[in-house]
Amino acid sequence: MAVSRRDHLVDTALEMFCRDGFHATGIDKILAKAGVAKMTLYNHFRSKDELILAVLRRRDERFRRAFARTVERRATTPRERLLAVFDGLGEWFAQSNFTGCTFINASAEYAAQDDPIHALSAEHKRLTEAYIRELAEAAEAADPDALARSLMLLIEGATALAHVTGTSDWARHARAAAEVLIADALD
Amino acid sequence: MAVSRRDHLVDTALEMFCRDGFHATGIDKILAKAGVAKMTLYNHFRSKDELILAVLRRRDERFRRAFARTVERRATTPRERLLAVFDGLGEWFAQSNFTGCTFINASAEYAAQDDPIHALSAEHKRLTEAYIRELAEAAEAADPDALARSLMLLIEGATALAHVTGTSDWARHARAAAEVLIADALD
DNA sequence: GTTGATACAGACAGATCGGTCTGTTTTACA
DNA sequence: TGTAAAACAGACCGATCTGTCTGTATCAAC
Repeated sequence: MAVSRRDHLVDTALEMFCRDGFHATGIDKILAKAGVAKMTLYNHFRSKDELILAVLRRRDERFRRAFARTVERRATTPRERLLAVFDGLGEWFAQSNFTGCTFINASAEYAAQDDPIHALSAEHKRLTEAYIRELAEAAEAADPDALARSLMLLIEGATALAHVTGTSDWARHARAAAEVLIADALD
Repeated sequence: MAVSRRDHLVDTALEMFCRDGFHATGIDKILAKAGVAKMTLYNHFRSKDELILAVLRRRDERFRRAFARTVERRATTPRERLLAVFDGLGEWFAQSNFTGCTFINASAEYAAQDDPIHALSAEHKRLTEAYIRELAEAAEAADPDALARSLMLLIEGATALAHVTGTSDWARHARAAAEVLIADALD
């Protein structure tokens, strides 16, 4: 068994939840696609919500790792890396299976702030912001917190607009705005 | 009858869809809350999706009208109006029933670009951007299209982050970034 | 007062939902 | 090779889903 049944289930669910949404994706469909028995799912997870949480945790780990890798491969100087963030976004948006930010989507379906799914989505944003802040600190911004917040606004705005309007151009627009904000914060 | 059954139905559905999401809100619950018979709904709308489209059209009209009113009441000079956008966002985010942008949420649940619900959401963003562009033109920006796109990124980013993270502070952060971008675009 | 449109209540259909349970087969390991 | 855990298939549960249909009540216009 190359990959455990649990991992296989999470991967299958991840793909389907991202493509079709959480409520619209039934347990039975996931099981059929994964080729897994129902009791196997409920042996590993107490409920559908627990499966969703496992999916989001995996998505968070993979996304942030891939994000950091892309940024660090594309550029070396701290300032270039802050801009490389937006080149990475452009590639992401252009992928045929791009369906926006999974965590923004999850918060849309689980709107209550105290819902564990919503709370996990908020945590993902905090961690993403923390990474941007590291880049801002490395670039020796006068106020790295403020710069990180500004860039987060551009990142999330570009992601939301790319999904809703269906064009990846928002990554370039965000990059242009980021240049102005970075220049203001560093010079 | 103060308000037509159809309007009453749309208003009730609007509230419930925004609070609980589209898939999670069943037809029967809407009917029970509105006190309307099932056949009355299906007399006015061919399907749930048609009701959702009617809800989104109403939301779009009301939102953009209220948005413009708020901006134009808060400030008079074109430049001040561009900034007043973010003060208006702050008030919106702080409302107890704030659940993010209904159109971003709708696109999350109806992810296919050619879905009429998704297409209507995209249209809402185009119309919002057009309004911001009018403000940018009035402020005599050198490139009003570019300024409008930059401010749209901040607006949508702030809205998404305010909903996911549950804090209205993002309106202030976006305003601060907007000041830099506006200064760069006008001076 | 009759007529026609509209809305009412609520049964009904067929599908699907999340979740439980049983009994069998496969798998991994000692 | 024997054993115990894990995964299998699939029936089953009650609830809910969207959408249809019937028959009655309300109401305004003529």
